Amino acid sequence: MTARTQAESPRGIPEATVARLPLYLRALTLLSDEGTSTCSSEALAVAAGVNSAMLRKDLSHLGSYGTRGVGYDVEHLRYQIAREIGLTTDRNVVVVGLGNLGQALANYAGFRTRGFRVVALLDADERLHGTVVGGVAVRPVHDLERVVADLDVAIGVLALPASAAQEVADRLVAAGVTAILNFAPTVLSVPEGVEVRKVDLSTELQILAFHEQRRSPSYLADGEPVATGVGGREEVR
Amino acid sequence: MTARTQAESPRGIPEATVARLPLYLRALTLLSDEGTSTCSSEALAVAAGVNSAMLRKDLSHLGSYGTRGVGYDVEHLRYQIAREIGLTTDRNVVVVGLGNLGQALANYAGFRTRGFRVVALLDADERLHGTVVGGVAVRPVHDLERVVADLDVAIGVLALPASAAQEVADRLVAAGVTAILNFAPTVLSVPEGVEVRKVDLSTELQILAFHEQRRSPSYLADGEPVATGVGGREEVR
DNA sequence: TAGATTGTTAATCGATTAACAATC
DNA sequence: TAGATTGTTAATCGATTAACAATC
Repeated sequence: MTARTQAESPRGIPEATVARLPLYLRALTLLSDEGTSTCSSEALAVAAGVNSAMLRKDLSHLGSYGTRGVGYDVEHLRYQIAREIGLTTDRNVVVVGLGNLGQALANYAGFRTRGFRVVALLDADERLHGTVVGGVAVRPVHDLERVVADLDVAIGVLALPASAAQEVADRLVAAGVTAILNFAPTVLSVPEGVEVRKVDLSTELQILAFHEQRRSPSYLADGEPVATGVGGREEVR
Repeated sequence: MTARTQAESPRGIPEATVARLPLYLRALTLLSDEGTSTCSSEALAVAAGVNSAMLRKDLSHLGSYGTRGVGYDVEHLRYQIAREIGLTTDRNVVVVGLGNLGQALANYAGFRTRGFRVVALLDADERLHGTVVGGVAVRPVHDLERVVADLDVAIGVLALPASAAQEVADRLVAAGVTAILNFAPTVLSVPEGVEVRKVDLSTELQILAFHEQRRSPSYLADGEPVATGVGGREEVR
């Protein structure tokens, strides 16, 4: 019986490390494009915008892919990280909700080049049905279960009003999807084992507002200016 | 001389707490709309999707706004959090880059209802100049400095290709902007005192891919399927 | 007063960083 | 061999959680 302190399963990679692997991948791609074949942890750390000690620590969770005194082979490390993330196989994505944001996502070229295929678009508004966005026809949300099964969808992207998000998430989960990217400004509850990432645009602006406030001149001069309508309701559309 | 352990200035609120304040604000708005006038930390925590101990700890950084044995007054707490974040005053936002994502952001209703006014849109493509998106006319990026000064812009949103992001960020900073929301998939370097938040769509999908991979059947069966073109270059457009 | 719930303390946990022995 | 740089250990730091005294 070995005591295991960390939340590390056999293949346990800390969550914070996982979140940085894509940054390293991008930095390596950049270096590769520049024709760099070898790089030190220091150089890669700068390119990724992190501390080199952290980078080495992160990479140590994947294995020993560097050479002491030399550094890392750019192509090799890039492949190893891509494999670790699971990008050596393409993944199929369904986007639900084709308002402004959903359309932008459906058109986003960055997904394709990274191994994500938007294979289906769903929207509740029947006026959109049949229209083509980014080369894919919009279908009724009613088709969700069929689409997930037939097109082998691995990831669901929710770009719809907060009021509809939970129901669609439930259906995605029931259909077997275990990864959801949620742009709707609402808390989703999903069963254990389903991974949800949240992108919340107003939250980001609010965090910026907080910091911005702390350095504007008027902040020092106290003041609790009155205002209402703050924190209003919202949709992602 | 008092030793100060935490990275807490007089008004020091931990970064993790700041990032959750917008969630609490939203949850309170929801409760308020339902007609709830008082709530416990437990109820609010559930609505915000966090642990109630963490919620109370977070709120304790702002002050003592609850009543033991009773809970929190929804409206009062909502106001206090809004004030803390700095939402009692509207903030002006410029969006740079009006590709699909930029247009979606310019149209995003959630900003308005939260005290953010998109007052200017800039794009390098002159075919877009003069077109109106979300009620605001697109202007040349050349106007950046004038726009920031004349329209009192507090926050810059970058929705442009990675290759252009650093240059525009530099100009925003030089013009006095201290808060940037960056959708371009690149590391921005900015001087001390400037706050950058990053939203990276492919990174989010990659993190999901990692987790999704760990529970798909084929993962157990080893396998290092070969593939290339992974981690490619990208634009936000 | 008895029950409820906050605000805070202390314990735990995880993530970051510095430092350095291992080794190319 | 001397210089460079990794991978790892140990120290630090910050964030989360449990527990409970304070108090409505």
